[in-house]
Amino acid sequence: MRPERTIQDIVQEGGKYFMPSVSLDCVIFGFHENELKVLLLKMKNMDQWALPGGFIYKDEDIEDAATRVLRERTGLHDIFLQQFKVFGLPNRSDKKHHLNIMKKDGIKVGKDHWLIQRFITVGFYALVDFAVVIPEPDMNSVSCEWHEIHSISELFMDHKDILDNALETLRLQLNHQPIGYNLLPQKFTMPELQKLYETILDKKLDRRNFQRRMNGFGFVKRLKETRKGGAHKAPFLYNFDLRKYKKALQEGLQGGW
Amino acid sequence: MRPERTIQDIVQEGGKYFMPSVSLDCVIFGFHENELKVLLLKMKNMDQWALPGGFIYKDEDIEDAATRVLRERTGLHDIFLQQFKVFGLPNRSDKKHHLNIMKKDGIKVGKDHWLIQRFITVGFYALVDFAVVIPEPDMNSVSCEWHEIHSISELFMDHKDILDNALETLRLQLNHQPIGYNLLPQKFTMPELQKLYETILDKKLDRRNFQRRMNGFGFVKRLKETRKGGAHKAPFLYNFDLRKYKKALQEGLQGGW
DNA sequence: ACAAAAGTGTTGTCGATACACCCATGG
DNA sequence: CCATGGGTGTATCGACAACACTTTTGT
Repeated sequence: MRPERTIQDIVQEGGKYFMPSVSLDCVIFGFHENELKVLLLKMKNMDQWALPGGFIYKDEDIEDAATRVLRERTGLHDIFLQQFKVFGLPNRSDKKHHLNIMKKDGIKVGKDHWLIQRFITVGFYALVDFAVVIPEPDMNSVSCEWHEIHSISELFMDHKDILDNALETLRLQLNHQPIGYNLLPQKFTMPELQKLYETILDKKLDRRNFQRRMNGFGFVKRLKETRKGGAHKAPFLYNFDLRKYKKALQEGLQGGW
Repeated sequence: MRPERTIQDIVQEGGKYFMPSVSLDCVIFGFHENELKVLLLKMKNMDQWALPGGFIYKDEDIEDAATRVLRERTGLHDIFLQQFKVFGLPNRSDKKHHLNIMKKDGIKVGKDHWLIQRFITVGFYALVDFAVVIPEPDMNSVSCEWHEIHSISELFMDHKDILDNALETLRLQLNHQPIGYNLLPQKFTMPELQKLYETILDKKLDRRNFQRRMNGFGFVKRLKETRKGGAHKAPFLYNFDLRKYKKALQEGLQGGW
């Protein structure tokens, strides 16, 4: 375990234990009420939202650092995450802005301070079960909330660009990564799975053909229970046969959508 | 243009103008005599081969830095390149080894020297037309040569891992990136294109079905010339209709292989 | 003339699409 | 009881795999 740090400690001493010039940002996807959502932080003293992110300890693997950030924001330990791109434009960070934040927090820093150097950031996307996440803001933010993916228009720095890239990656990897498994609860209904696919692909699919195809793959198992409570006919619940699912993904699910 | 540097200047002064802790490495693919090849550097004072790589100037975009490295090793200006992964294990660089190299070159450095800090590296892959490349070693190497992809067993540091990842990425992106266009000369034959696909996918394809499918896509155009010189029947030459090719790739070429 | 490589054609099968119909449930 | 959503069945079409045959060229 890494020690808890205060914001003052990080600003003043972070240069000693964090890697210089490298950060990471996480696009955390969740699925709830038939909508794809992303976990965002409302920043202190600002009217902007940002992706959860962090720095990397000098002796820490980058993936471990991402896992740590994920754990801190969601409370979850075992999370599916995947690095997808480095964002490294020289002017991507707004140095004036950083200085302002620190001023407001009453922290004075020199021009060669580690936090106002150029930073590149490694983008990760993570897939979580919405229901079990307990969102927790970090030191720089006042709240941590889910946002519907299509209602996000502007974010801190280049974070909107990072988000768009994550979504695009998700789309491309839909046939190669266990996306359904990680975004849905253990038990789910066919219409839910379909909605997930439709949201990610941003297109409508035929209900019956979708079901036939999914069943044809052989990695979903229908249970004897149904999802009660909703109006209309109660749909059956399914779960994934993880063995078969992963095996099928290795080859990539055949055919387009 | 960036200035030419001596190795001494880089070792002693590099910390001033390069980003700390971040490097890049390029997997440069070429296709020749029906074989997929990679451009490697034979390192000075060592029995190992390495991927071409470099550092990033403090005010330089990472993609530009990669382009610069590519230009220096191949002589080419317009190169297709794509970032594919960050390699960031804490122990990936061998500090002792770096110290040794510098010693052999008669350079003394302290323990806090910028070159023996932990480095993460951004992996790029590049696709070039084999015929027009003029391989050029860098300051740390004695030669720069093409190596057949399957005959490479061990490389410097984690470069073999980087190479394997690049190849895997190439495979996954075969239906989404203009891989044929960039690896083949302007004019090429169907059997050549097929061999390229077979090499990347590592499986045999049916000659006739391959041709029908390629023609069906509509982005290859058969010319009236044939490839003379070889034995047996002369195959027709083709070229890409870049407009249609890119359009088709946007959707992704349908169907698996 | 023969071997080897390239061009062209045909057929069967399987999977995706586009439908229509039946069942269950809440208002 | 009816609107709505969910489950199941079927016909059609197209794409791909598997195959055979013809054409060209060098030796």
